[in-house]
Amino acid sequence: MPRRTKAEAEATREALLDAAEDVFLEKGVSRTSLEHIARHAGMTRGAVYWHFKNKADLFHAMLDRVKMPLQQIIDDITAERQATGPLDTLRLATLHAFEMLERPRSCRVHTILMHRCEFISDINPVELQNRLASDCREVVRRCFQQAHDEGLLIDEIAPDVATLMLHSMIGGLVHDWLRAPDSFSLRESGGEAIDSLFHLITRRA
Amino acid sequence: MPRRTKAEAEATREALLDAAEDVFLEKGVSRTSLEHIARHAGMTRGAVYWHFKNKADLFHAMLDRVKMPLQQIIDDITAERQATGPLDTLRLATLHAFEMLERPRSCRVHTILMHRCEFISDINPVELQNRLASDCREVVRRCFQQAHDEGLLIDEIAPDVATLMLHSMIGGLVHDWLRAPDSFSLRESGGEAIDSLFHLITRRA
DNA sequence: TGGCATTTACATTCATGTATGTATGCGTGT
DNA sequence: ACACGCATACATACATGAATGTAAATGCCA
Repeated sequence: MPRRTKAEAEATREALLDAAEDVFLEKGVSRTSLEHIARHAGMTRGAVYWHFKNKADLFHAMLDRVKMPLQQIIDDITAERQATGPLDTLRLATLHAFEMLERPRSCRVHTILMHRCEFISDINPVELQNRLASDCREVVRRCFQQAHDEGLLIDEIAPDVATLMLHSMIGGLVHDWLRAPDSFSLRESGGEAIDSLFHLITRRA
Repeated sequence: MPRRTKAEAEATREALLDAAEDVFLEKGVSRTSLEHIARHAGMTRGAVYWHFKNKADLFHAMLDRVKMPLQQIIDDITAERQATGPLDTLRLATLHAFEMLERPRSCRVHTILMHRCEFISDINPVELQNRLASDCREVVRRCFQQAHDEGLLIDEIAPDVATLMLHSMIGGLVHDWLRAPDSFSLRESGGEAIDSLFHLITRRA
Protein backbone atom coordinates (compact mmCIF):
# COMPACT_ATOMS: atom_id res chain seq x y z
CA MET A 1 0.00 0.00 0.00
CA PRO A 2 1.80 3.10 -1.26
CA ARG A 3 1.86 6.81 -0.61
CA ARG A 4 1.16 7.61 2.98
CA THR A 5 1.49 11.18 4.15
CA LYS A 6 4.77 13.05 3.88
CA ALA A 7 5.50 12.44 7.56
CA GLU A 8 4.95 8.73 7.09
CA ALA A 9 7.33 8.67 4.17
CA GLU A 10 9.96 10.28 6.33
CA ALA A 11 9.22 7.65 8.96
CA THR A 12 9.88 4.81 6.52
CA ARG A 13 13.15 6.48 5.56
CA GLU A 14 14.20 6.44 9.19
CA ALA A 15 12.95 2.89 9.56
CA LEU A 16 15.10 1.85 6.61
CA LEU A 17 18.14 3.47 8.20
CA ASP A 18 17.37 1.77 11.51
CA ALA A 19 17.09 -1.54 9.69
CA ALA A 20 20.37 -0.88 7.94
CA GLU A 21 22.09 -0.39 11.28
CA ASP A 22 20.70 -3.67 12.57
CA VAL A 23 21.55 -5.77 9.53
CA PHE A 24 24.94 -4.20 8.87
CA LEU A 25 25.83 -4.85 12.49
CA GLU A 26 24.71 -8.44 12.31
CA LYS A 27 26.07 -9.54 8.94
CA GLY A 28 28.62 -6.93 7.92
CA VAL A 29 28.10 -4.34 5.19
CA SER A 30 29.23 -6.26 2.13
CA ARG A 31 27.21 -9.36 2.96
CA THR A 32 23.94 -7.53 3.42
CA SER A 33 21.86 -6.84 0.36
CA LEU A 34 19.36 -4.04 0.00
CA GLU A 35 16.75 -6.79 -0.03
CA HIS A 36 17.81 -7.80 3.50
CA ILE A 37 17.49 -4.24 4.74
CA ALA A 38 14.13 -3.67 3.11
CA ARG A 39 12.65 -6.92 4.45
CA HIS A 40 13.97 -6.17 7.94
CA ALA A 41 12.09 -2.87 7.77
CA GLY A 42 8.98 -4.59 6.46
CA MET A 43 9.30 -3.16 2.96
CA THR A 44 10.65 -4.09 -0.43
CA ARG A 45 13.71 -2.96 -2.33
CA GLY A 46 11.63 -0.42 -4.19
CA ALA A 47 11.27 1.69 -1.06
CA VAL A 48 15.03 1.71 -0.62
CA TYR A 49 15.62 2.83 -4.19
CA TRP A 50 13.02 5.55 -3.78
CA HIS A 51 14.69 7.09 -0.74
CA PHE A 52 18.32 6.38 -1.61
CA LYS A 53 20.33 6.26 -4.78
CA ASN A 54 22.08 3.01 -3.92
CA LYS A 55 23.80 1.16 -1.09
CA ALA A 56 26.60 3.71 -0.73
CA ASP A 57 24.12 6.55 -0.52
CA LEU A 58 22.16 4.75 2.18
CA PHE A 59 25.36 4.02 4.04
CA HIS A 60 26.35 7.67 4.08
CA ALA A 61 22.86 8.69 5.18
CA MET A 62 23.27 6.27 8.08
CA LEU A 63 26.59 7.90 8.96
CA ASP A 64 25.03 11.35 8.83
CA ARG A 65 22.80 10.50 11.77
CA VAL A 66 25.75 10.29 14.17
CA LYS A 67 28.73 12.42 15.00
CA MET A 68 32.29 11.15 14.75
CA PRO A 69 33.96 10.84 18.17
CA LEU A 70 37.07 12.62 16.94
CA GLN A 71 34.91 15.44 15.56
CA GLN A 72 33.20 15.61 18.94
CA ILE A 73 36.58 15.94 20.61
CA ILE A 74 37.69 18.65 18.20
CA ASP A 75 34.50 20.63 18.77
CA ASP A 76 34.70 20.25 22.54
CA ILE A 77 38.31 21.40 22.62
CA THR A 78 37.68 24.46 20.50
CA ALA A 79 34.60 25.26 22.58
CA GLU A 80 36.60 25.00 25.82
CA ARG A 81 33.55 24.44 27.99
CA GLN A 82 33.98 24.83 31.76
CA ALA A 83 37.50 23.47 31.97
CA THR A 84 40.12 24.80 34.32
CA GLY A 85 42.94 24.68 31.78
CA PRO A 86 44.18 23.03 28.58
CA LEU A 87 44.82 19.67 30.20
CA ASP A 88 41.38 19.65 31.78
CA THR A 89 39.91 20.64 28.44
CA LEU A 90 41.48 17.60 26.82
CA ARG A 91 40.42 15.29 29.62
CA LEU A 92 36.81 16.45 29.65
CA ALA A 93 36.56 16.34 25.87
CA THR A 94 37.76 12.73 25.89
CA LEU A 95 35.35 11.66 28.60
CA HIS A 96 32.53 13.45 26.80
CA ALA A 97 33.33 11.57 23.61
CA PHE A 98 33.19 8.31 25.57
CA GLU A 99 29.75 9.25 26.88
CA MET A 100 28.50 10.00 23.40
CA LEU A 101 29.82 6.70 22.13
CA GLU A 102 27.82 4.74 24.69
CA ARG A 103 24.54 5.93 23.18
CA PRO A 104 22.98 2.98 21.36
CA ARG A 105 22.90 4.48 17.89
CA SER A 106 26.44 5.81 18.15
CA CYS A 107 27.64 2.47 19.39
CA ARG A 108 25.97 0.58 16.57
CA VAL A 109 27.13 2.86 13.79
CA HIS A 110 30.70 3.12 14.96
CA THR A 111 30.90 -0.60 15.49
CA ILE A 112 29.85 -0.96 11.88
CA LEU A 113 32.45 1.58 10.80
CA MET A 114 35.24 -0.11 12.74
CA HIS A 115 34.44 -3.78 12.54
CA ARG A 116 31.78 -4.42 9.95
CA CYS A 117 32.97 -2.77 6.78
CA GLU A 118 35.99 -2.56 4.54
CA PHE A 119 37.83 0.73 4.40
CA ILE A 120 38.18 0.72 0.65
CA SER A 121 35.85 1.35 -2.26
CA ASP A 122 33.32 4.02 -3.03
CA ILE A 123 31.34 3.21 0.06
CA ASN A 124 33.74 4.22 2.74
CA PRO A 125 35.11 7.53 3.89
CA VAL A 126 38.60 6.44 4.76
CA GLU A 127 39.74 9.81 3.48
CA LEU A 128 37.44 11.53 5.93
CA GLN A 129 38.59 9.32 8.78
CA ASN A 130 42.22 10.02 8.02
CA ARG A 131 41.63 13.74 7.79
CA LEU A 132 39.66 13.66 11.03
CA ALA A 133 42.44 11.79 12.79
CA SER A 134 44.98 14.24 11.47
CA ASP A 135 42.93 17.29 12.42
CA CYS A 136 42.20 15.94 15.87
CA ARG A 137 45.84 15.17 16.49
CA GLU A 138 46.75 18.72 15.52
CA VAL A 139 44.16 20.29 17.84
CA VAL A 140 45.26 18.03 20.68
CA ARG A 141 48.89 18.87 19.98
CA ARG A 142 48.22 22.59 20.17
CA CYS A 143 46.45 22.06 23.47
CA PHE A 144 49.37 20.11 24.91
CA GLN A 145 51.74 22.75 23.57
CA GLN A 146 49.79 25.42 25.42
CA ALA A 147 49.86 23.32 28.59
CA HIS A 148 53.59 22.94 28.16
CA ASP A 149 54.07 26.68 27.70
CA GLU A 150 52.05 27.34 30.83
CA GLY A 151 54.22 24.92 32.77
CA LEU A 152 51.40 22.47 33.41
CA LEU A 153 53.16 19.47 31.86
CA ILE A 154 55.97 17.60 33.58
CA ASP A 155 59.36 18.07 31.98
CA GLU A 156 59.86 14.48 30.90
CA ILE A 157 57.01 14.55 28.38
CA ALA A 158 57.18 16.57 25.19
CA PRO A 159 53.84 17.81 23.79
CA ASP A 160 54.22 15.64 20.69
CA VAL A 161 54.68 12.50 22.73
CA ALA A 162 51.79 13.36 25.00
CA THR A 163 49.66 13.84 21.89
CA LEU A 164 50.54 10.45 20.52
CA MET A 165 49.96 8.79 23.88
CA LEU A 166 46.53 10.32 24.36
CA HIS A 167 45.47 9.82 20.77
CA SER A 168 46.52 6.20 20.68
CA MET A 169 44.95 5.46 24.04
CA ILE A 170 41.64 6.91 22.91
CA GLY A 171 41.77 4.98 19.66
CA GLY A 172 42.73 1.75 21.37
CA LEU A 173 40.07 2.04 24.05
CA VAL A 174 37.35 2.80 21.53
CA HIS A 175 38.52 0.04 19.22
CA ASP A 176 38.62 -2.59 21.95
CA TRP A 177 35.38 -1.50 23.53
CA LEU A 178 33.44 -1.51 20.27
CA ARG A 179 34.69 -5.02 19.57
CA ALA A 180 33.44 -6.29 22.93
CA PRO A 181 31.30 -3.66 24.66
CA ASP A 182 30.51 -6.00 27.53
CA SER A 183 34.11 -6.72 28.45
CA PHE A 184 34.50 -3.37 30.21
CA SER A 185 32.83 0.00 30.69
CA LEU A 186 34.19 2.68 28.41
CA ARG A 187 33.10 5.47 30.73
CA GLU A 188 34.34 3.84 33.92
CA SER A 189 37.42 1.80 33.09
CA GLY A 190 38.30 3.82 30.02
CA GLY A 191 37.77 7.06 31.92
CA GLU A 192 39.95 5.77 34.71
CA ALA A 193 42.77 5.03 32.27
CA ILE A 194 42.48 8.48 30.73
CA ASP A 195 42.36 10.12 34.14
CA SER A 196 45.48 8.20 35.14
CA LEU A 197 47.32 9.36 32.05
CA PHE A 198 46.55 12.99 32.80
CA HIS A 199 47.46 12.45 36.43
CA LEU A 200 50.84 11.09 35.37
CA ILE A 201 51.75 13.90 33.00
CA THR A 202 50.51 16.81 35.12
CA ARG A 203 53.16 18.73 37.02
CA ARG A 204 52.43 18.60 40.72
CA ALA A 205 52.42 21.72 42.85
CA MET B 1 50.96 -26.50 -19.60
CA PRO B 2 49.98 -28.48 -16.55
CA ARG B 3 51.70 -30.60 -13.99
CA ARG B 4 54.93 -28.89 -13.09
CA THR B 5 57.24 -30.39 -10.51
CA LYS B 6 56.26 -30.52 -6.85
CA ALA B 7 58.47 -27.55 -6.03
CA GLU B 8 56.91 -25.49 -8.80
CA ALA B 9 53.44 -26.30 -7.53
CA GLU B 10 54.41 -25.06 -4.09
CA ALA B 11 55.77 -21.93 -5.73
CA THR B 12 52.46 -21.20 -7.45
CA ARG B 13 50.68 -21.72 -4.13
CA GLU B 14 52.88 -19.06 -2.59
CA ALA B 15 52.40 -16.84 -5.62
CA LEU B 16 48.64 -17.12 -5.21
CA LEU B 17 48.91 -16.12 -1.56
CA ASP B 18 51.17 -13.21 -2.50
CA ALA B 19 48.63 -12.13 -5.09
CA ALA B 20 45.86 -12.43 -2.52
CA GLU B 21 47.73 -10.07 -0.21
CA ASP B 22 48.12 -7.53 -2.99
CA VAL B 23 44.56 -7.61 -4.24
CA PHE B 24 42.92 -7.82 -0.83
CA LEU B 25 44.98 -4.82 0.23
CA GLU B 26 44.00 -2.87 -2.85
CA LYS B 27 40.29 -3.65 -3.16
CA GLY B 28 39.24 -5.12 0.16
CA VAL B 29 38.44 -8.78 0.77
CA SER B 30 34.77 -8.90 -0.14
CA ARG B 31 35.24 -7.00 -3.39
CA THR B 32 37.97 -9.26 -4.72
CA SER B 33 36.97 -12.39 -6.57
CA LEU B 34 39.08 -15.49 -6.87
CA GLU B 35 39.33 -14.59 -10.54
CA HIS B 36 41.08 -11.34 -9.60
CA ILE B 37 43.59 -13.16 -7.44
CA ALA B 38 44.29 -15.82 -10.03
CA ARG B 39 44.79 -13.28 -12.83
CA HIS B 40 47.05 -11.18 -10.65
CA ALA B 41 49.20 -14.26 -10.14
CA GLY B 42 49.14 -15.05 -13.85
CA MET B 43 46.90 -18.11 -13.45
CA THR B 44 43.25 -19.04 -13.65
CA ARG B 45 40.68 -19.88 -11.04
CA GLY B 46 41.41 -23.55 -11.53
CA ALA B 47 44.75 -23.16 -9.83
CA VAL B 48 43.12 -21.49 -6.86
CA TYR B 49 40.56 -24.24 -6.48
CA TRP B 50 43.28 -26.85 -6.73
CA HIS B 51 45.32 -25.39 -3.87
CA PHE B 52 42.50 -24.07 -1.71
CA LYS B 53 38.99 -25.18 -0.89
CA ASN B 54 37.49 -21.73 -1.35
CA LYS B 55 38.04 -18.07 -0.56
CA ALA B 56 37.84 -18.54 3.21
CA ASP B 57 40.39 -21.33 3.06
CA LEU B 58 42.76 -19.17 1.02
CA PHE B 59 42.24 -16.31 3.46
CA HIS B 60 43.19 -18.47 6.42
CA ALA B 61 46.21 -19.83 4.58
CA MET B 62 47.27 -16.23 4.06
CA LEU B 63 46.87 -15.56 7.78
CA ASP B 64 48.92 -18.63 8.63
CA ARG B 65 51.99 -17.08 7.02
CA VAL B 66 52.20 -14.37 9.68
CA LYS B 67 52.16 -14.22 13.44
CA MET B 68 49.62 -12.15 15.34
CA PRO B 69 51.26 -9.23 17.19
CA LEU B 70 49.42 -10.02 20.38
CA GLN B 71 50.55 -13.64 20.12
CA GLN B 72 54.08 -12.37 19.63
CA ILE B 73 53.76 -10.31 22.79
CA ILE B 74 52.37 -13.24 24.76
CA ASP B 75 55.22 -15.48 23.62
CA ASP B 76 57.86 -12.86 24.35
CA ILE B 77 56.51 -12.25 27.83
CA THR B 78 56.40 -15.92 28.73
CA ALA B 79 59.89 -16.39 27.29
CA GLU B 80 61.23 -13.49 29.36
CA ARG B 81 64.25 -12.95 27.16
CA GLN B 82 67.07 -10.78 28.50
CA ALA B 83 64.90 -8.36 30.44
CA THR B 84 65.87 -6.86 33.77
CA GLY B 85 62.44 -7.23 35.33
CA PRO B 86 58.71 -7.54 34.62
CA LEU B 87 58.33 -3.96 33.41
CA ASP B 88 61.28 -4.32 31.08
CA THR B 89 59.86 -7.60 29.85
CA LEU B 90 56.64 -5.84 28.88
CA ARG B 91 58.45 -2.96 27.26
CA LEU B 92 60.77 -5.12 25.18
CA ALA B 93 57.95 -7.41 24.13
CA THR B 94 55.97 -4.44 22.89
CA LEU B 95 58.87 -2.98 20.95
CA HIS B 96 59.62 -6.38 19.47
CA ALA B 97 56.03 -6.68 18.28
CA PHE B 98 56.37 -3.28 16.63
CA GLU B 99 59.49 -4.45 14.83
CA MET B 100 57.74 -7.56 13.56
CA LEU B 101 54.81 -5.51 12.33
CA GLU B 102 57.05 -3.36 10.17
CA ARG B 103 58.03 -6.34 8.04
CA PRO B 104 56.31 -5.98 4.67
CA ARG B 105 54.26 -9.15 4.75
CA SER B 106 53.16 -8.58 8.33
CA CYS B 107 52.22 -5.04 7.51
CA ARG B 108 50.16 -6.07 4.49
CA VAL B 109 48.33 -8.92 6.16
CA HIS B 110 47.49 -7.03 9.32
CA THR B 111 46.35 -4.04 7.35
CA ILE B 112 43.99 -6.38 5.56
CA LEU B 113 42.82 -7.83 8.87
CA MET B 114 42.22 -4.40 10.40
CA HIS B 115 41.05 -2.27 7.53
CA ARG B 116 40.18 -4.42 4.56
CA CYS B 117 37.79 -7.05 5.84
CA GLU B 118 34.62 -7.36 7.85
CA PHE B 119 34.85 -9.05 11.21
CA ILE B 120 31.78 -11.14 10.64
CA SER B 121 30.99 -14.26 8.63
CA ASP B 122 32.70 -17.55 8.15
CA ILE B 123 35.80 -15.93 6.77
CA ASN B 124 37.02 -14.07 9.78
CA PRO B 125 38.46 -15.19 13.10
CA VAL B 126 36.92 -12.52 15.29
CA GLU B 127 36.66 -15.23 17.91
CA LEU B 128 40.39 -15.81 17.71
CA GLN B 129 41.13 -12.09 17.86
CA ASN B 130 38.93 -11.64 20.91
CA ARG B 131 40.50 -14.61 22.64
CA LEU B 132 43.97 -13.33 21.76
CA ALA B 133 43.17 -9.89 23.16
CA SER B 134 41.79 -11.44 26.30
CA ASP B 135 44.75 -13.79 26.76
CA CYS B 136 47.25 -11.03 26.11
CA ARG B 137 45.56 -8.74 28.59
CA GLU B 138 45.71 -11.47 31.22
CA VAL B 139 49.41 -12.13 30.66
CA VAL B 140 50.17 -8.41 30.76
CA ARG B 141 48.10 -8.03 33.91
CA ARG B 142 50.02 -10.78 35.68
CA CYS B 143 53.25 -9.08 34.68
CA PHE B 144 52.11 -5.74 36.07
CA GLN B 145 50.88 -7.48 39.20
CA GLN B 146 54.33 -8.98 39.71
CA ALA B 147 55.90 -5.56 39.15
CA HIS B 148 53.51 -4.13 41.71
CA ASP B 149 54.36 -6.84 44.24
CA GLU B 150 58.04 -6.18 43.75
CA GLY B 151 57.51 -2.48 44.37
CA LEU B 152 58.49 -1.47 40.85
CA LEU B 153 55.24 0.36 40.09
CA ILE B 154 54.41 3.79 41.47
CA ASP B 155 51.63 3.78 44.03
CA GLU B 156 49.15 5.83 42.01
CA ILE B 157 48.73 3.16 39.33
CA ALA B 158 46.95 -0.12 40.00
CA PRO B 159 48.06 -3.10 37.89
CA ASP B 160 44.65 -3.31 36.22
CA VAL B 161 44.78 0.30 35.12
CA ALA B 162 48.33 -0.04 33.86
CA THR B 163 47.24 -3.07 31.88
CA LEU B 164 44.41 -1.20 30.21
CA MET B 165 46.67 1.76 29.49
CA LEU B 166 49.37 -0.31 27.86
CA HIS B 167 46.97 -2.55 25.98
CA SER B 168 44.96 0.34 24.59
CA MET B 169 48.07 2.28 23.64
CA ILE B 170 49.43 -0.69 21.73
CA GLY B 171 46.13 -1.25 19.98
CA GLY B 172 45.72 2.40 19.14
CA LEU B 173 49.25 2.79 17.82
CA VAL B 174 48.99 -0.29 15.65
CA HIS B 175 45.56 0.67 14.39
CA ASP B 176 46.59 4.21 13.47
CA TRP B 177 49.89 3.17 11.97
CA LEU B 178 48.37 0.47 9.78
CA ARG B 179 45.85 2.96 8.47
CA ALA B 180 48.58 5.39 7.46
CA PRO B 181 52.02 3.79 7.75
CA ASP B 182 53.74 6.85 6.35
CA SER B 183 52.31 9.28 8.88
CA PHE B 184 54.76 8.17 11.58
CA SER B 185 57.26 5.46 12.42
CA LEU B 186 55.85 2.73 14.61
CA ARG B 187 59.27 1.77 15.93
CA GLU B 188 60.45 5.31 16.58
CA SER B 189 57.46 7.43 17.54
CA GLY B 190 55.42 4.49 18.79
CA GLY B 191 58.39 3.18 20.74
CA GLU B 192 58.93 6.59 22.23
CA ALA B 193 55.33 6.73 23.44
CA ILE B 194 55.61 3.27 24.97
CA ASP B 195 58.94 4.13 26.60
CA SER B 196 57.38 7.27 28.05
CA LEU B 197 54.51 5.31 29.51
CA PHE B 198 56.88 2.92 31.25
CA HIS B 199 59.01 5.84 32.41
CA LEU B 200 55.92 7.44 33.97
CA ILE B 201 54.71 4.41 35.86
CA THR B 202 58.08 3.17 37.11
CA ARG B 203 58.92 4.00 40.70
CA ARG B 204 62.09 6.08 40.83
CA ALA B 205 64.93 5.19 43.18
C1' DT C 1 -6.95 13.63 -11.30
C1' DG C 2 -2.24 13.86 -11.09
C1' DG C 3 1.86 13.22 -8.89
C1' DC C 4 3.92 10.77 -4.98
C1' DA C 5 5.29 6.41 -2.49
C1' DT C 6 5.84 1.71 -3.09
C1' DT C 7 5.45 -2.79 -5.22
C1' DT C 8 6.25 -5.97 -8.89
C1' DA C 9 8.57 -7.64 -12.83
C1' DC C 10 12.49 -7.92 -15.71
C1' DA C 11 17.21 -7.74 -17.69
C1' DT C 12 21.92 -7.83 -16.63
C1' DT C 13 25.99 -8.62 -14.33
C1' DC C 14 28.99 -11.23 -11.59
C1' DA C 15 30.99 -14.57 -8.43
C1' DT C 16 30.87 -19.16 -7.13
C1' DG C 17 31.37 -24.14 -7.40
C1' DT C 18 31.81 -28.04 -10.07
C1' DA C 19 32.62 -30.90 -13.85
C1' DT C 20 35.41 -31.90 -17.43
C1' DG C 21 39.48 -31.60 -20.37
C1' DT C 22 44.48 -32.11 -20.87
C1' DA C 23 49.26 -32.27 -20.88
C1' DT C 24 52.95 -33.46 -18.13
C1' DG C 25 55.95 -35.41 -14.40
C1' DC C 26 56.92 -39.63 -12.11
C1' DG C 27 57.05 -44.29 -10.62
C1' DT C 28 56.74 -48.99 -12.25
C1' DG C 29 57.74 -53.17 -14.77
C1' DT C 30 60.55 -55.36 -17.90
C1' DA D 1 66.62 -47.69 -20.98
C1' DC D 2 62.05 -47.23 -22.41
C1' DA D 3 57.28 -47.49 -22.81
C1' DC D 4 53.23 -47.61 -20.07
C1' DG D 5 49.75 -45.88 -16.70
C1' DC D 6 48.25 -43.02 -13.41
C1' DA D 7 47.97 -39.21 -10.47
C1' DT D 8 49.03 -34.41 -10.55
C1' DA D 9 48.55 -29.42 -11.66
C1' DC D 10 46.41 -26.78 -13.81
C1' DA D 11 42.83 -24.54 -17.72
C1' DT D 12 38.24 -24.34 -19.66
C1' DA D 13 33.31 -24.66 -19.77
C1' DC D 14 28.99 -24.66 -17.66
C1' DA D 15 25.19 -24.29 -14.36
C1' DT D 16 23.49 -21.80 -10.61
C1' DG D 17 22.22 -18.21 -7.56
C1' DA D 18 22.30 -13.86 -5.89
C1' DA D 19 22.43 -8.84 -6.11
C1' DT D 20 21.84 -4.81 -8.72
C1' DG D 21 19.43 -1.19 -11.32
C1' DT D 22 15.50 0.14 -13.89
C1' DA D 23 11.05 0.24 -15.92
C1' DA D 24 6.33 -0.49 -15.52
C1' DA D 25 2.26 -1.17 -12.64
C1' DT D 26 -0.53 0.18 -8.66
C1' DG D 27 -2.86 2.51 -5.11
C1' DC D 28 -3.53 6.49 -2.24
C1' DC D 29 -3.60 11.27 -0.61
C1' DA D 30 -4.35 16.06 -1.56
